[in-house]
Amino acid sequence: MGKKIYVGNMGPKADQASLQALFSVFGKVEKAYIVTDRQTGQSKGFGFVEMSSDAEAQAAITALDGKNCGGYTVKVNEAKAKG
DNA sequence: GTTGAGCGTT
Repeated sequence: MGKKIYVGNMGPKADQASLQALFSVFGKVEKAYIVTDRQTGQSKGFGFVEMSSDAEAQAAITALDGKNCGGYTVKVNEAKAKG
């Protein structure tokens, strides 16, 4: 089963496709979701990714957490909510 | 804006 990942500080440039592309390097991305303000539609700069396996997810977390991506130091961690 | 959203509920 997949594992969910929190991805923060991505900046306004990030979208669902780029998020998925980024994590696809480490495995199959089941879902990628950018959180936006529901009322304004503006990106909150963070989102979630679900990998098809926990091993892939963990590899992605380890590789990407704290990494400068597109000018932003992204924060990547296992998601805690909405499991 | 370090954790999504539905639905208005346990």
